[in-house]
Amino acid sequence: MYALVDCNNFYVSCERLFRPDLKGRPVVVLSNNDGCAVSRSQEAKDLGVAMGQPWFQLQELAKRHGIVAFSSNYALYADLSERVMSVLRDMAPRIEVYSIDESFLDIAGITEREQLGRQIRERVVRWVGIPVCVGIGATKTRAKLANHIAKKNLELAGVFDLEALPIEEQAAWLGRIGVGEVWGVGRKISRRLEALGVRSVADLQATNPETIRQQFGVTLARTVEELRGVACLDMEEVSPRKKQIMVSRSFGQPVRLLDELRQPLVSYAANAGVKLREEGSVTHAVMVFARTNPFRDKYPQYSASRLVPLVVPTQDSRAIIEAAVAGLNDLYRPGYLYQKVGVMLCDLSPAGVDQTDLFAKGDDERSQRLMATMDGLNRRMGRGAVFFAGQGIQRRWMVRSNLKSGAYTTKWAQLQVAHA
DNA sequence: TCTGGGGTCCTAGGACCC
DNA sequence: TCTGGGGTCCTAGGACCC
Repeated sequence: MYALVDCNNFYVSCERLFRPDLKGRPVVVLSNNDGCAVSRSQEAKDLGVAMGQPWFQLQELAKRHGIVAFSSNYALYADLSERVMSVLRDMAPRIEVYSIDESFLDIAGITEREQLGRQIRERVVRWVGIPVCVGIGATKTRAKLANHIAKKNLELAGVFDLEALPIEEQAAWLGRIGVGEVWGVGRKISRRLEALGVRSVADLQATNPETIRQQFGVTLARTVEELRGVACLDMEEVSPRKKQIMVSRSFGQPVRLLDELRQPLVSYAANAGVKLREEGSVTHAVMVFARTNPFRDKYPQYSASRLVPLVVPTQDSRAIIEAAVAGLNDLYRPGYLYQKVGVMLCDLSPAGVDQTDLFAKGDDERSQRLMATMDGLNRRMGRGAVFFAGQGIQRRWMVRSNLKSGAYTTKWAQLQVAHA
């Protein structure tokens, strides 16, 4: 038996925690570059603000209704997420942190399930200040659905146990929910299903998994099994080792010259190195890509990538930067307005157990000490305390982030002040 | 003017081998 | 007219998730 605990409008809830005056008002949090709305308060949803809608399209609506927008403040959200999860950790024997704002709890053997759900809600809102909903089901997929129902039906007060109901009542709920709400059914698949007359969750549950497997593949067949109460997905308490690491950003303004592309690329490559060392992995290959803005289709378009294999697997940022720059030099073509570059570390393996070639040595001790020192300084003194010269000092390509709130919980200087 | 940034898994099809 | 068959490995691309 699983409980899925999901924070309500998580990023917006984080912002409101420090701006209680925004309660009851339409609020959105924007993606990088203040591009799209990625989190919306209920009031903003009610005004018709869609998930992922470009902010520039919302200007009019925002002015008319006084929508308040924030740039993303990931340091704040990550910190509050950690606090929510640590409360949850004390309330169930096993927990899988599934994303920044949701966790699965294994609640096998607990009889007072709904009561536990209510306790979770109360404790998280009291101790951290973030509202959550709890969905309970026999499988992860059913718990997800139960959570969806808890969110959409205010009379349930945020907790819904699908398994506590008799079959006919379950069927009534599932018959009213569109098939696209099922975890693992996206836009494309739901359109294909609807064309076959499978419209509601109940419809999908009633289909033969074998037929689904033939027409849609094993993934959706598993989803149907899960809907029927046959658990195919287990708890993953320890997150599996990453298979790839990507760092990329869109620019605040388009960039034309190779030199200007190189600076952000070096930054991303260095950040990828930090993530790689946090994972305790080494990389065998570096992929670089660059592209123009596909939305500006009146300008010439270009998109290219290069995979640069490394003779010696490494976790040294300098080697990653070198490979990335070599790839960029190779793929760069003049005459385009570039909007984005990125670095991907592919083909990762655990550090220290590598089969290297007889004559090639892995990172030597000096390299490891240098990287550890850099990471340590940046951890203690703040990101960017030390960096590579190639990252540049005047960063014209920096992303836009004009509406960002303070680092209320992670920087002494920006602590919230309470007035007596 | 202005359209996010990560990830995972699965499948199809080509290259290559015997 | 007729042009093997089966296996593996790799890559690209699609679909999904948050």
